[in-house]
This record gives sequence, C-alpha cells and structure tokens, in this order.
Amino acid sequence: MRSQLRETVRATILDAAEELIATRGLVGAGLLPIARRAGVAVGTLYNYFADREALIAALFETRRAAMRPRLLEAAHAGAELAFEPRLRRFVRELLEVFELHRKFLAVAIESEHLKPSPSTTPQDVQAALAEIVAAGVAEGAVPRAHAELLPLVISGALRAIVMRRIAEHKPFVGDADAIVSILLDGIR
Amino acid sequence: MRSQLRETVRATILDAAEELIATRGLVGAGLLPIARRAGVAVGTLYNYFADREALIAALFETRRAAMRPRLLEAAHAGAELAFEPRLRRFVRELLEVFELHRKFLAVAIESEHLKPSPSTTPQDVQAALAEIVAAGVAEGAVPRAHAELLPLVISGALRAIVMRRIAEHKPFVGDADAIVSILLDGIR
Amino acid sequence: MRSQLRETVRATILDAAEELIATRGLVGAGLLPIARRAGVAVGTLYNYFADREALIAALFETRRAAMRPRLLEAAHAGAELAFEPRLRRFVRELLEVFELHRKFLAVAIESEHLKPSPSTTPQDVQAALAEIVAAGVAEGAVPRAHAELLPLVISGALRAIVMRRIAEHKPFVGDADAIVSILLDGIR
Amino acid sequence: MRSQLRETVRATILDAAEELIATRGLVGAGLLPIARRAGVAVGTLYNYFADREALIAALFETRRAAMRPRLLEAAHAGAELAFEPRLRRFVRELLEVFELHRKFLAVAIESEHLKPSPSTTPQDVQAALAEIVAAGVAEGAVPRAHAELLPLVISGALRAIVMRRIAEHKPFVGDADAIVSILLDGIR
DNA sequence: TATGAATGAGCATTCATTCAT
DNA sequence: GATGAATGAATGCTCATTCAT
Repeated sequence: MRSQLRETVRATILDAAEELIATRGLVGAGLLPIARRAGVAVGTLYNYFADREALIAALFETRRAAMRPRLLEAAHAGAELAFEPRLRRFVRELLEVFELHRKFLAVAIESEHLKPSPSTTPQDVQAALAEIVAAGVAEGAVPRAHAELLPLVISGALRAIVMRRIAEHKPFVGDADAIVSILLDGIR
Repeated sequence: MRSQLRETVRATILDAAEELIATRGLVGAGLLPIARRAGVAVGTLYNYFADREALIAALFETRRAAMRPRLLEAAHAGAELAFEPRLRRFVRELLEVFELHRKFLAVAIESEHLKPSPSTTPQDVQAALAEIVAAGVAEGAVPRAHAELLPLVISGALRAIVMRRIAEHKPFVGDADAIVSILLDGIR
Repeated sequence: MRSQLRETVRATILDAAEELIATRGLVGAGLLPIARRAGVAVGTLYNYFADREALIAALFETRRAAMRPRLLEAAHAGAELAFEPRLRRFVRELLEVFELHRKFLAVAIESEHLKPSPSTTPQDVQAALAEIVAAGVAEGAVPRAHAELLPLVISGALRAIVMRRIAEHKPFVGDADAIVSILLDGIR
Repeated sequence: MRSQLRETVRATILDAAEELIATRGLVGAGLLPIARRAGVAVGTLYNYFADREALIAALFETRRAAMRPRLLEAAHAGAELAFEPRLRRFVRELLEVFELHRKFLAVAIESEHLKPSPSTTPQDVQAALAEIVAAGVAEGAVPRAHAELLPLVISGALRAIVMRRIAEHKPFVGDADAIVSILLDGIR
C-alpha cells in the first residue's frame, strides 16, 4: 500500500533524527546527517515535514503519542487503589514505558529547556503525579502541606535516577520499588 | 597592575556570556553578541580564550570556583553533627549559594547536556551529598540499602524545585526546610 | 482523436504557464504551480515538453503563431495603399491583435530580456515596420535618412504606450490614431 | 584611509554585480558569482549589504545617484530655452550620460519589470520629459492633445534606439539629432 | 594588545528533473 | 500515458575563526 510505505519512511526519518539528537544533541541533528542516516535525500525530508522545526516537533509528538496512553492508563488504572499501591504501580509502569523509549528519553532531556509548550511527556508525568498526590491528600495519606512540592520531588528523583541509568546503560525498572520506598518512608 | 586589568576584562566577558546564555540560550550567545555586550571587539575574545568552547568552559569553571568553597564548607562544617541537622544545614546553605548565583543556574540548566566533564557544580553537589549520606549510613541513621539512590533522589528533588522557582522568579531558600522534611520523614 | 486530446492538454498547460508568468513573473512560474493550475501532475509536463525551458519557449511560439498571420496580413493588406493610410491601418490592427492577447503581452514584456532568438513577436513587428517604412521611402513619403531609425521609433513608442495601458488596465486601441498622428506630423 | 578602502571594496562589489546582471541577467547574479568576480568571499558581501536584495537595491541607487544630477541639470539648464532647443539639448545630454553608464543601462532594462518603486532612472527620465513637454504646451509649441502621450513616445523611442545601439556595441550620442528631428518634424 | 573586516565551511531550503508504479 | 515521491545540485545566509593594521 502506498500510504504504508509512506508511514515507514516517515518513521525511518524520525528514528534517524532521534538517534542523532540522542547522541550528538540538537545541534548535531542537521538535515544532511538526518537524511544520510535515514537513507534518503535531503529533499525527501521536505516531502514529509514542512521544515526542520516541524520535523523535530513531529518527533516529539510521535513519541509522546506513543507513551501518553500508557501513562494515562497507569495513572488512572490505580484510581481505586489506596495512595501507596497506586503510586507504586504508577512508578513501575512509568519506568517500563520509559524502558521502551530509552532513546527518546535522552532526546527529551536534551531538549527540555526549549519547550514552553505544555504538551510534552515531562508535563504528562507531572500532571499524572499531581493527580495521584491530590488523591492522596483527599484520602488523608499525604499531608496537605506537601501537596505542592511532592510532585516535583517525585519527578525530580525519577529524572535523576533515569538519567543515571541511561548513562550507565542499565535498565530503569529495577529501581522502581526502592525509589517509592524511599519516598514513602523517608530516609530514616 | 597589568594583570588586574586583564582579570577585569576577562570577568566582563564572562558576565556578558552568562547574561546572554541565561536570556537567549546557548544559541543566542554568539561571539559577536558577547563582544558587543562586553564592550570589546570580537578579536579581543581570542586574546582571553582559545575559542568559543573554551570561553564557555571558562564561564563554568569560574562560577564553579566561586561556589565550590562554600559548598565544601557547608558539607564539612556539619561533619560533627548528626545526619539530620547536617543534611538540613547543607540544603539550606546550598540554596543560599544558589540564590547568589541565580543567573548562572539558568546557564547551567541550559547547558547541562553538553558536559561530559566531571568538574561541574552538579558533580560537586552530588559528591557532597554522597559524603553526607555515607556518614549517615555509618551513623546508622540511613539504611545501607538507600546509600546508592539517596544522593540522586535528593539532588533530583532539589534540581526540580530550583528550576520551578527560577521559572516563577521566586527565591529558593524558603523551600529548604520543607524539602528536607519530606525527604527525611517520607510522604506519609 | 487521440491527438486532439493531446493538443487540448498541451494548450491547458501553456495557458497555465501564461497566467502564472503574467501574474507572478517568470520566477513564480515553477513547474509545480504550472502543473497544479493545469490540473496535471508535474511528471506529465515532461510528456509534452522536453524541459522547463522548452515549455516556456513553446508558450512564446504558440502565441507568436497565433498573432503572426494577422500581423503579416495587416502589413501586407495595405501594400497597395499610400504610406500614411498603410501605417495607420497597420498600427490599428496591431493594437487590436495585442488586445486579443493582453495576457501574453505581459508575459512577453516580463521575458523580453531572455530572448536572443530572432523569432519573436517584437521581431515580427519590427520586420513589418521595416517593410512599411521601406515602401514609404520608395514612394517618397519618407526621407531616406529616417529609414534606419524610424521602425525603432515607431515600435518603441508603441511598446511604451502598450505597457502604460497594461499597467492602467485600459484598452490599447483607443490610442492608435493619436500615436500615428504624432509620429506623422511631429510634435509641432 | 580606512573608509576609502571600504568605499573601494563596496564599489568593486557593485561593479561585479552590475557586470553579472548585464551579461547573465538577475538570475545569473548569485552571491557566489558576485563574490568571485569581486575577488572577495561571500561573507564579505554581508559586511557591506544586509542581504542580496539590499545589494541589488544599492546598485540601482548608486547608479541613479550618479546619473540623476546630470539628468536634472540637463532638464533644468534649458528651462529658459524654447521647446525645440530645450528638447534637443536634453536628449543629447541624456544620451551622453547614458554613454557613461552603458553597462548599467543593460541592468536597468533587464530589471525594469521588477520595480514598482518610483525612484528609478527611467522614472527620472519620464519626469524630466513630462516637465519639458508641459513647458512646451504652455509655450504653445506643443498641442495640448499630445501632452499625455508625448513623454511616452519620446522615452519609448529613446529606449528602443539605446537598446539597439547596446546590442550593436555602438555609441548612442550620434543618434541624438536624428531622433529629435524625427520627433519634432514627424515622419513626413 | 585591541580592533573589526575578511574568510569560507556549514546550514536550511528550493526546485527542475527522474523514474518506479 | 499519467502520477507524484525521490533526488541532489544550487542558493542565500550565518558565524566561529583569522589576521593585517
């Protein structure tokens, strides 16, 4: 089918861009390198994306679209659970989703500072955490005083550990329980 | 003294670079804008730094050199204290130091992804935390199982809150106690 | 007939090119816009013309072929007349023919500078005028000394007025008699 | 002197652009060819002109500024003369000025169709002719009925002859008297 | 040492042309 | 024949770096 081939090429281009951004940074992802790595000519890129900016935006949107449903599901599937198992479940699922998109995480982190848009995966995570924490407050499991900082603390901790594991080329998921335990019970 | 003037010009150049990176990003900090803002000619920059990369590296080293003594002091000054007050003191001092270098924090965040070097302020923070946590373990205040992840959890949480406050144009220091309390006592 | 359809498509393509050159200039007449306006695919253009240059050359030749018979007729039909009525008649007919091809005139003017070819409508006009003037000289109505410059003076004047009327979106024909009178009697 | 050298380079660049436009057309005057012919690097062009458009605009303005004073002088110096000698003088001077800027005339003609601006040499000529003709009408030397078309007829005739002489690589000035005689006395 | 004009490699983008379907 | 995606050379422009003054 014509449109299937089209989708394949599009995906190949986005994969090439992802790889380059992850390894060489946004600056290293010029259109010529992207085209070379994707095995197409520069001009071809413009048959799929309006310009470089649109290509990179499409990369973010595609990956976000791939991760968001599982993220939302992970946040909502535990809605009937108590705070602790809900958070535990969310963190585990989150790290599993991230594991499937390891390469993109490097890209997302690399580009974090460029996006004033609220439509990013980090924002999705933040929103899910805010929701879970709010439920914890309603339930009495979380002191109201912590409501503002807690999502930041959790996402910040997760981010730090994920980056460390990426640098080490190790999987994320093994850390899920330890992280949640630290966060729930405190250091002491 | 000849060399004092030299130091003054050098500092002016680095200030200009810092300001531009903080407000317009690394890409907005070309050598021409830096020279203009510093009040010198482009060619002069090369009398002070080998090339653009060296200039930016020097900016990081200068700021790190300014912050490191207080960081080390904050970490060691509490060496005779128990784990909790020591951590509490360190976090408060850290946020105060950061407050004095707010502009540079924006630069550091903007440029985080470029540094494979182990000689950065985040590394300094990480090392200090590792030391404090290790003392906590020795003291029995921190479970040995947490020793690896805890520095990451703490620094990640701090980073997230600092970034939020920068975006909000609010001070950092007010959050010190709340952060430490959350980390020490856990969410529950 | 197969070849009739072919001719229709060919004409449609040339009309599209003419329209685009007239309104957006030669630069605005890329092959993609031409194909779009003609309702065919870009590739199809190459089934009708060797390349872009040939397409544009064909546009000129087609229009020239449409105008030339009437031009020649206008020049020769008055061959038995005296110089003055012959010139008067020629100019009137010329402006009428131009009126029928207003859009192409804009194209011809836009593209004037590209044609080293001697097979253009301006050349046809020039040749006709040269013939009429030569007859005028033979007849004694025109001083031999003017024989060289006169065709240029007449065609230059006509060109200037035609361009003005195009810019004003006004018809040409109304000016025919006035122009000839000025040229015949002189300014005084 | 620094600024004298600067002016020299600027002039060299404009000369290169003029030469290329005259021989290869506007399309043939890319920045690389211009730079090569001027003996500088592409980047240097941007030290003198904001962009390609500004460079070409500067070419027109420079040449216009060189020709305009003599054009205005030629038009006004004869203000006290009667119509005929005034026109005769103007045409001769005009062709002399043109002779000094032969190369630019090809450029001006090549680019005629791009300029909606009223600040071009052709516009200057047109304005001068309009003024002279108006004076001729006031004086009674020119029928009021000719006032509108006459400037067009004159400038059109001049343009045609100038273009012919350029193509032939012959001087313009020799034609001045013949042209004016034709225009004044008419063909007959 | 300071200056800033000159340099040219590198980038994003366009478009006439080709060719598999 | 018709289609339109793929191609890649060419273009305008930027900017770190050099160097004559």
